[in-house]
Amino acid sequence: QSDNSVIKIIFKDLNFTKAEIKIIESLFHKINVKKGTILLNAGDLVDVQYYILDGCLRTFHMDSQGKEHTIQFGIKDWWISDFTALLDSDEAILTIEAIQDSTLYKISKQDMNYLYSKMPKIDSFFRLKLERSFAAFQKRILSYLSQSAAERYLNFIKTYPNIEKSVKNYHIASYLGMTTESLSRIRKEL
Amino acid sequence: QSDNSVIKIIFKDLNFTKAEIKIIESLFHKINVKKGTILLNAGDLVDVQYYILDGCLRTFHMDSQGKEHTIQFGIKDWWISDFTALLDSDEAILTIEAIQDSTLYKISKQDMNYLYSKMPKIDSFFRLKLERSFAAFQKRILSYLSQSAAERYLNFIKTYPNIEKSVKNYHIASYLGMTTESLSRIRKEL
DNA sequence: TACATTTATTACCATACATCAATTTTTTTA
DNA sequence: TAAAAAAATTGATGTATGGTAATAAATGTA
Repeated sequence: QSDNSVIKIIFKDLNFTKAEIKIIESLFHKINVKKGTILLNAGDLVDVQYYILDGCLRTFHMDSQGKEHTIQFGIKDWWISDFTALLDSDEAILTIEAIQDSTLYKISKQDMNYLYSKMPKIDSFFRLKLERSFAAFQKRILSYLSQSAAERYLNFIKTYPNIEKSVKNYHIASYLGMTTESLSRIRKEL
Repeated sequence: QSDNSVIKIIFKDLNFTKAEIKIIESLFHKINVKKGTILLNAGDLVDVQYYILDGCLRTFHMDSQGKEHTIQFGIKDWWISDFTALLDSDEAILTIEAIQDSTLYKISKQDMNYLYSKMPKIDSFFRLKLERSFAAFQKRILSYLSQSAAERYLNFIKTYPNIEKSVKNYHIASYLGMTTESLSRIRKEL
């Protein structure tokens, strides 16, 4: 009914006291964004991260030649930000773009740190999430090191069937490290 | 004097009670390994992680064509394991190899979980470490997506000058996703 | 629905890097 | 220190994927 339920979605499997729920509720802010919205521009200072309640977003880096490289997609139940810049309270090198209408919960770094300090179970919750990310990153790196463009694509659609449906082919190509033309040729073969 | 000092090295900036130190000491086991030692073979069940007190190691994956892909190097003050397999208590797909004589502290997954449950500050400590890993992985992925082989090499020797000194060129090549011949040609140009 | 814009496809040619094979250099070991 | 083994280099050639440009298809919008 209230945002109470949202907290149970975000922090699945954690149990909070009523007082804790009240604190958490006060620190997360719900926002709706339209497809195409840029939530963060490269060069901006990064102070927040987003929990994705629904929708689809991506982060990408634009290199010196103007080419976009998709670093991360985010769908329901994922978190998104320029985490590297956030960690160092630095300027973003990534752009965050909504590629579908999305509903997000936003929390500032400062508020997040407050939660960590008050509720060790949240610390533990994110440690586990980060361990999963670590594993996913490692698999992705191995994919770049050992697979052909076609193999990477097949691996992607197998691993992230839900993402494939929501994003453009050129987003996928820029995530997999190939041109949109190459991806098109690969798809033709299948 | 005692291992007490080692715990202060491993968990820098954390303060422990005497009782806590005693517990931690009892769960970490010091081992010395010679250059060339394989600490873990692909296919083995993974149950431990290692803190590197001194030396140099790497993890690599051997693909179906027999090619090695270096996933991680580890030097002083890093942790090493097949973390993906460790997380899922699964068979390793990585091999851990000492590329220099090394001194390690070994801890089992079970004991690590015990520490997490008893000492939330250790949870927090690893969350922060994982956040750093997250940032490093992201940079590495961006490097594969946007840089040429020569750029990746220059970036590597700038970022990890200490590692470059301890490892073979073909280790670096397999980390950067190029052949040892290509790396040799790149080095010739400089 | 029709028009405009964005996205995807296709063909042709270019290139960065891989592969193969021989040789040299460095490191290890007896 | 000499022999053996491992690692690095070099040259010739191959190939997967990139770049360019034109067209087609899909999507958004008036």
